Amino acid sequence: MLSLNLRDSRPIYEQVRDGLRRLIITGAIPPGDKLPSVRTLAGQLAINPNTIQRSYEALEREGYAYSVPGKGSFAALPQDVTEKRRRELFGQLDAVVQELVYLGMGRAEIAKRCMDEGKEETQ
Amino acid sequence: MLSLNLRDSRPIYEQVRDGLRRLIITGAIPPGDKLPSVRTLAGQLAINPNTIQRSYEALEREGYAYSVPGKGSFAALPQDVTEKRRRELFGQLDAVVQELVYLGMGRAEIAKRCMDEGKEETQ
DNA sequence: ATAACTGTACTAGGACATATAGTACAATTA
DNA sequence: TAATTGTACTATATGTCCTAGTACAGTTAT
Repeated sequence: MLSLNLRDSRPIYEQVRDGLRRLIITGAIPPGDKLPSVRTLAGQLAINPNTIQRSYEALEREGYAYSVPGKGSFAALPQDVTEKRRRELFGQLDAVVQELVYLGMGRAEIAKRCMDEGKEETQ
Repeated sequence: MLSLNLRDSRPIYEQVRDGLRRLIITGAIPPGDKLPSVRTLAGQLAINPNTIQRSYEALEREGYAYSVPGKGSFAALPQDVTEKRRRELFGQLDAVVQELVYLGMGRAEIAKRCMDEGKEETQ
């Protein structure tokens, strides 16, 4: 499921956060489902529980998860995702498109890729 | 031109790197033009020259700039940008689109935004 | 030729983020 | 009751980031 690169420059808690977010948006973890407990996931990844907790706090700030003391942490509904997160995504999209255009890719090609994504994974 | 947030969590050398890359892809710094010298830019931004050098090294690894000892650093041609950088952009594009779709945005809307970008900047 | 610039490469040190280890407590579940 | 859950601390080690200073070779301007 989750893969870690301990020699990667990115902090572990960010890798875990992004990995869990990806599991959610791909449907691997449906909304409402329980996420692994802090200690369980820490054991599986062989890292400290505090690091996992930090990842969960970050996911909660984005609106992708919510935690209940004594019960566990769960995947939230797409509607609960923060507006701040959406603005971040739009900003990232614009920046990436602008750079791809500078590199010579046509806007039509980029738009086509946005439509066809999921059909063909290659290239 | 370049703006820095010293209280931002992102390292200064990354902010400078991204800022210069943006100046290049927006055409503010045309290909072949000279970038500010390490010491000059460091003086303008009131930071250490070593930090600027680190930003230039990063830009050079991406293919956005090249440096000549004694002469200076210059903006490269779009053709010289690394294939690695292009793959990074495609990966970022796919991830952003996938997340936006999960949040309920239609692929057609996303594609339209890719096409119209630059016309309307608002929202 | 001299002086001033350029990129580049070091050393050293401080400040800060990251990750670990350990402990503890209240709420929930078996 | 016992085990699990999220959460909150303290303390420590490590690495990154940034600064400061110095130095050297190549280029440019005077």
